[in-house]
Amino acid sequence: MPAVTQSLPRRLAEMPVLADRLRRHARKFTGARQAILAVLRHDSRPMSNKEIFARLPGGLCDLATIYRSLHLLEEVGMVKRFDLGDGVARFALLREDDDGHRHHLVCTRCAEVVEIEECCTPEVEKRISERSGFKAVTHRLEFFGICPTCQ
Amino acid sequence: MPAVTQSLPRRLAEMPVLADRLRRHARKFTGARQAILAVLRHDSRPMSNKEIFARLPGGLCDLATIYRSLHLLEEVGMVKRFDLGDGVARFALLREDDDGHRHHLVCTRCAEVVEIEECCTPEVEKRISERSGFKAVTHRLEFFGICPTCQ
DNA sequence: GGCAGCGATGCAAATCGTTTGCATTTGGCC
DNA sequence: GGCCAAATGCAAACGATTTGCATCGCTGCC
Repeated sequence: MPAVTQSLPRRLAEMPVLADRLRRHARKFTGARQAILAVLRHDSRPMSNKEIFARLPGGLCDLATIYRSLHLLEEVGMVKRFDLGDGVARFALLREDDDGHRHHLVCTRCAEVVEIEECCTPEVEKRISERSGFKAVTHRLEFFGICPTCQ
Repeated sequence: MPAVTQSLPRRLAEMPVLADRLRRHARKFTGARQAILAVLRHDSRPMSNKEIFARLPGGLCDLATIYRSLHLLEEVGMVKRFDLGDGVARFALLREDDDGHRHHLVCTRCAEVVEIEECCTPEVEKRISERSGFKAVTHRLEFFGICPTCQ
């Protein structure tokens, strides 16, 4: 792995931390994964495999590698998968202490994604669990609407 | 259209109503659609195209026809599409006065689906709309867990 | 009741996101 | 420096869904 020098932009400064998180799981910090993680930390908006692929320096790696890497990163808890209802998986970087539970507001015209701070359902989960007998109840909640630009 | 006789099971008695709803939209009440609607009214659990196909009397119609029919039925508001997060669309019949807004509890092991009566978000939608500037805000909320049988 | 016309259907091929088999390369550790 | 599991590229496979096209069958109309 190339040493991360002082001269790199600040946003790359945390790369060694990410490398460690990978190595802790006996996984390699390869060029492809470096690049993918760099793209993901560039902005926190959930991104699809193709979007990530498109932002990678030309042909740095195969699309299949991105799919495989994101699976792995999801497994070790470094990214979270979001399903915004259009049949495409999206991923966002997860801080180490982050359970990734959050919701989004998606524009049904332009697909802009805004993160929402509210989550009204923790106690509802408990009630549902009690009434239904289901265990380990979680939920997925996403909002849809038309953003100011598209109105 | 073959006349619906008295001797048919009670659950078919409403078929003429469904036929009317279709015709009101200048759509035909074909054999395939009759069969699909019959399957859907048999139980209210959201069903995938393939599940519906499998329940149809052998080879009554093509799978493509089911896809096309469900699109149509969705358009005219006779069925509602559900996305339970496994990449397969499911559909359930909608009563005429029903906006179809409901949520489900899905077993992540066996895919059993239970309908949930709660919806905690109407006022949250309003708040989100006000803060974000988005219009026509709706939401999708599904719960996941492990059902008693699978535990 | 019969007919024209548009909507519906069957079939096969195309699409799209995603996964996988396999041969080859490479990062990490001694 | 060298080993070995892990990672990658490439192409083919996959599953859900869609579509082009020729044919068929409801429906409204006479």
